Amino acid sequence: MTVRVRFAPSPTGYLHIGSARSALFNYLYARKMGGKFLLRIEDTDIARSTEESARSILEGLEWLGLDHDEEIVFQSDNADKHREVAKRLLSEGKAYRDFTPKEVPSDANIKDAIKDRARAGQGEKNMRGNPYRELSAEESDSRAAAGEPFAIRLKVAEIGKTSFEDAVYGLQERDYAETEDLVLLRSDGHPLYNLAVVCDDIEMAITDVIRGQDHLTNTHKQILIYEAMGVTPPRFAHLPLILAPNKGKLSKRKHGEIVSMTTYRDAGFLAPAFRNFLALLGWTPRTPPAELIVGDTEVEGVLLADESTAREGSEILSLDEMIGLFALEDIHRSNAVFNFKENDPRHWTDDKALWMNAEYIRTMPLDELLPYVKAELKSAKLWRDEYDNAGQNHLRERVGSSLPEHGSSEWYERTVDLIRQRFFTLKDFSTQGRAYFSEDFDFDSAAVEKNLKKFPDLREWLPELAGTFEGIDNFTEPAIEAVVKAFTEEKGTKLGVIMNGARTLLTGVAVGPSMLSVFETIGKEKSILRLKSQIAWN
RNA sequence: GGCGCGUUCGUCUAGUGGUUAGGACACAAGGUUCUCAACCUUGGAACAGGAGUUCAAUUCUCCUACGCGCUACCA
Repeated sequence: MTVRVRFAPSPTGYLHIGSARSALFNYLYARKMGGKFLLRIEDTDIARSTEESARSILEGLEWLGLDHDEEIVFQSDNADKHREVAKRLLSEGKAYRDFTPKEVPSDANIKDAIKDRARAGQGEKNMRGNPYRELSAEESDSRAAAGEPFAIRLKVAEIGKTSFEDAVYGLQERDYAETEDLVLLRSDGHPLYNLAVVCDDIEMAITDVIRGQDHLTNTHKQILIYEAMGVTPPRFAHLPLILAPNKGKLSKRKHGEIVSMTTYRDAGFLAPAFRNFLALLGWTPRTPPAELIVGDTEVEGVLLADESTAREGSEILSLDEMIGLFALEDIHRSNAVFNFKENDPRHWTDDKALWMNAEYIRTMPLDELLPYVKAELKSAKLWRDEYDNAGQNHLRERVGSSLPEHGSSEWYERTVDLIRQRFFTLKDFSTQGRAYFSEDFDFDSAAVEKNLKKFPDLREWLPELAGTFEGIDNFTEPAIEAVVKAFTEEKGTKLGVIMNGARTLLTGVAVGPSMLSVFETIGKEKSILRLKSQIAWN
């Protein structure tokens, strides 16, 4: 039987980081098994569901590259079927009508209400104590016919237990005595979550349910429903939760945007990088490609395999690699902390995610990065159509020292390649790297202080250096280097003073690539202009 | 309260009845005859506690503590 899994979010907010990981694991499993990855929007809570959040969830999934198969199922479309099932179970005597008047939920603090009630009924609560459980069919029917409102509850057997083999947590058992006669259908005819999920999973022919560990107890309830319906339950795999730094729940209310997938997209994360990070939160591939180690070869004494092949242990995994390595058995059982520091711009989200994003930016094939940078520059209004090489088909790796024309597509690609080395997010291309694409950039005051004002002579020297640049015909690194070195000697100062001063004037910031390549990249004309400019000094 | 699940460096984690308990991120130090958040090198940093089994326990068993989840006519 081919594997069919589903991701089933309820549209009550944006895509939560934990949900995103559930989706990812479902996706990986489906692709690994050659199965289908389906999507179902659980919008049965009319009060809280919004179309907007459904859209935002879809957007998040799309951003992560988790494309689904088949049509999206909207749970609310199936409400009639759910009701029918409830009625069928009722007629088969597997469920019963509960005429207890509906309690008005003190919706302010429903969680507290639950806790209070639980504490109050401290002793052993009788889950089979519902007075309507054993009501005769005749009386039940006539009261219903008389128009008395009722909920439909599943009639859980007195003795026994539910059990299932969880792919992650192993054998799970729960005594019936721990499970209430759960409500299937509300007194207003509204089907409830557990019923809806079971019906839809059956309808969609789901073979494996992969979801958060917070559903562990629901699973027992759902198995009861499967059994009542006479359907074999699917396999289950529960995932550990993702926690906040204080090991508490990672909630949108408390932690805000940090838990939303759109935050990462908007902050300049690369989807492949974030996906990679997410996958490793709660999963480790079993022994990464060790077989890649070739040549066990001798060379007497030296038994080390060739280091260059020792890719083993790398945490950078492409989607295909993840799919290839994925196995439910390798998912962890303990929760993982998503680490971040509020109010710390350098550690605003998990350090490892940030590092991974930087790693992707500087190591991924340039061709793959370019479109992302283009989008970023566009949204920052820094994009110029000349950067696009679409259809031009020029030689990227041009031999020789002749420089691409400033502003050309070739120049653009070289520039991106140069500056990406120390960027963390796509945003950096339009902020830190702004000076490469625009004349309108800011000067970092700390950089000005440290590299310019500390050496007042630079106010004269740098424009003077600009003058010497005029004489360079072939404005390339070797030529520039010779000129700058000579200039430095003439002034009897250190190279660093000149270079860092120039860096500040040319780029506005204190960090960046080698200054020679910066000169070359910015180009002769602009370099001269910027060196002569006095605005940074004020 | 009940039921369930969990516990290896700050974080993500590897691992085994006998290991110098490994890696990654972060952090620190040094290097890189121009900076740096990049790169290179080095360093500090963990088996929650207690009993038991065993020649030997981080690993197996039990207990405790702590954390998390669920406990709704929400999903």
